[in-house]
Amino acid sequence: MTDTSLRNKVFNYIKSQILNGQLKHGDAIIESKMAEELGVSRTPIREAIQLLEMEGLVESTPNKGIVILGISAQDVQDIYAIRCLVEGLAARWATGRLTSAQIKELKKTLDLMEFYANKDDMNELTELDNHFHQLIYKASGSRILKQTLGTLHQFVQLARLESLMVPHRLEDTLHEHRAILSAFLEKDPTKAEKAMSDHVQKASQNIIHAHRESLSK
Amino acid sequence: MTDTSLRNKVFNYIKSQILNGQLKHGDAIIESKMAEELGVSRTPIREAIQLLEMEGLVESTPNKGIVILGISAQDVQDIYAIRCLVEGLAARWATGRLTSAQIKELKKTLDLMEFYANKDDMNELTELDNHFHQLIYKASGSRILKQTLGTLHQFVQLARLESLMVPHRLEDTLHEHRAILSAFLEKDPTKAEKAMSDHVQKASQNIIHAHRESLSK
DNA sequence: GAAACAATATTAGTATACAATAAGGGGAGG
DNA sequence: CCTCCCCTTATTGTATACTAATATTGTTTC
Repeated sequence: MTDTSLRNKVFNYIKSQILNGQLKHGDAIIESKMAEELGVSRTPIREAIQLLEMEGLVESTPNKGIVILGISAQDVQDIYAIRCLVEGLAARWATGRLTSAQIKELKKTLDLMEFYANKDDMNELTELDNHFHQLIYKASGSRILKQTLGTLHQFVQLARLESLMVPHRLEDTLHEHRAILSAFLEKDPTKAEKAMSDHVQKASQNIIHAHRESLSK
Repeated sequence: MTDTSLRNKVFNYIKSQILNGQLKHGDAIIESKMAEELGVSRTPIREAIQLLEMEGLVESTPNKGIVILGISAQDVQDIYAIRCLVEGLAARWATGRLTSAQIKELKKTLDLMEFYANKDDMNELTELDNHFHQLIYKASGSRILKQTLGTLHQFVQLARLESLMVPHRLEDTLHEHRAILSAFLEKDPTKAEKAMSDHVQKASQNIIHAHRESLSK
């Protein structure tokens, strides 16, 4: 986990800047400038940017330059539509495979979320939400599923943060998470799939609402 | 399209070797060896390998080495399960957005597939099958969908090739493709979604069969 | 004054050299 | 004979130097 390579540090640094909105669509990146800025050579910068390009977060045109693409509002909606389907599948597959340790971990995560909900610590909450979903991806037993959903989930982290700030959405989220967990406990894959799918759909609708709100004011 | 950069050439070279089975799970890659082998420096090799790692096709442990992961039989099954859902969505979204030029292109692709079907040119056929699906991804109007499905579709290219060699599967495929196209022509998104989903599911079942066959002989 | 061409500067692509790290083998001590 | 430690080697990580391509700007000519 302590990925000490400069490449990965740079990668994570730029990625979080993009996903948190500090680097916006259209902003240019110049390898040499960024190298100087971060006090490293061009090599790790180059490598990190290539990885970002592979993820579709930046675009590089040969001998011209690198420009930020980021995640558009449309992308967010698309991601939720896909997650609605695929994350349901993940829940279904996870149902029969969850170990008791993993169940425990899920429970613990939910408890912590309730704790931080009272403190209104949004950053910690999105982190825990992340953890909750990642646990299920992993428990699905499919590395493809884990990879696919992992990427998509990361991409909407900013939208999720905004979403959680809508009144009552946090409580709803907690409630929906509990419903998913209880489906797991009952070992009912169909119920788990539906609970997860519903959860994602509601989150999606909430985000659309939140977006409309922010536009109208 | 003629991506002349060495990095991308190396990337495509190694990737096709993995996806076609010439490089198998567990095989080691050594940057310097491969650099010498291909007559280029380590830099483009390194960069290509990092991209492959991002796609999950190889695994690299810092200061130790790089090993091929590839696509397992389980991965193939998982990918088909996901595609069943998501590719249906792509067809649904594409229905209302397909331009007449794109429709024409789809028709042309199907005609060519029938042409090559008579010649039993499997390589050309998988290429055209690829094109058919990619067109729909693009027409969905969602870059996220295009990216997600594009990757998954590429990963199963070997399985698809094997699948098409099963007697009658080729004709079935053509028939299913026609059904998808006719749903597009009728501008019926629900029908298109179902046609696509059915197509992927049948392909999936066929692959499982083919795999069983090859194990039993 | 406008257009075209040439020179320059900016940028990415590639190669090479050097550093750091981890694994394995050999020698010394028990 | 076994074990532990150091040293060597193999491999990746990082920095830098060099090359090629492109865009821009300034100059010249019509």
